[in-house]
Amino acid sequence: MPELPEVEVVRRGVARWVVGRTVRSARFLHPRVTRRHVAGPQDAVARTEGLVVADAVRRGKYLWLPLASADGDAADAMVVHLGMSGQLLVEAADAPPEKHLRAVWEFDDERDDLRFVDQRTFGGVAVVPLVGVADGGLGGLGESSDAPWSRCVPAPVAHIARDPLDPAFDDALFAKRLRQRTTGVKRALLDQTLVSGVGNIYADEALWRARLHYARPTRSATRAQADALLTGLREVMTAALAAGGTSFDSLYVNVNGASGYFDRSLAVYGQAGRPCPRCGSPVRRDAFMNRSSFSCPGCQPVPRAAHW
DNA sequence: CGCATATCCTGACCGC
DNA sequence: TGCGGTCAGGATATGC
Repeated sequence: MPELPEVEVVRRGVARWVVGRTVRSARFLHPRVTRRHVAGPQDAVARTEGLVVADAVRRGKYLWLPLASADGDAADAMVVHLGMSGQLLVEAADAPPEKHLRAVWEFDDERDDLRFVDQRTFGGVAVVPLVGVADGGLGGLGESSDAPWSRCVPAPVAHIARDPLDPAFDDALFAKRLRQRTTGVKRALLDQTLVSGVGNIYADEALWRARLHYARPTRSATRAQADALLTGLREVMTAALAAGGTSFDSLYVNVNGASGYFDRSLAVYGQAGRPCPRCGSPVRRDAFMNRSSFSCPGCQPVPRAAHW
């Protein structure tokens, strides 16, 4: 499941293999890929072909490629969300099509194509204008901080908060907004308008590191607990990024680049019944938000207000 | 408005 | 061998 570190691995691969190239053709092979592009797939194609991929930028789980004319004039951005199962691959045009191949981009230089493969079709592509936002734009990591698009984000990303690895992330503002909510801390971590890039896996791992139960009320969270959550997120995401970043140095950009990390280093996620690495208590699994929440009963006791 | 839940989708897996 | 049920979950539409 691509969360922030996996998307960042993909971004780096796109920056390495795609940025600077001119799109010769774009093809969409499944209607769901462009469902967020309201004007339809033909319009998305028309807004892409003939333009140069100027950069690869990420905020949270969103990745976008600012496009520009051959003269360098900024145009729209091609936004990609990997959803649950999306992959971007850089492959030779004659490589056999993947079973769930959804989109293909060819380039003027006639080198390898870019492909979007997505089994569960939760992912998608839209070609949309860049807009100014109150937080100054350009979240996360991009290659060019002084480019004309660097103070903007694509319109569908305007409501997405900065992510914990963004140098401009405001820890104090996060703590303030967290405490203004009336919900549990895990729900808050998964809300991309409060902090972005966090999915079920890294939420559980950060809560374990911060020794907080997922249902701890946000209203009573302390500044220190908010900081501990951010520290936990940054530690586990940085570790995942380091692990995933080692395996993509090939002609190939794969969302599964970080998968090796999962087997070795997850303390609680997917570890039901196995001993907590810190205290040895068997990890528990609870139903939560129509999915699972993994935690340590010893390190993350159920908060009094949330006893049931 | 804030918060919670239903929904989209496909393939792996399990018990029978 | 297959069949039905369950699970995985990001973002958004809808409901309260």
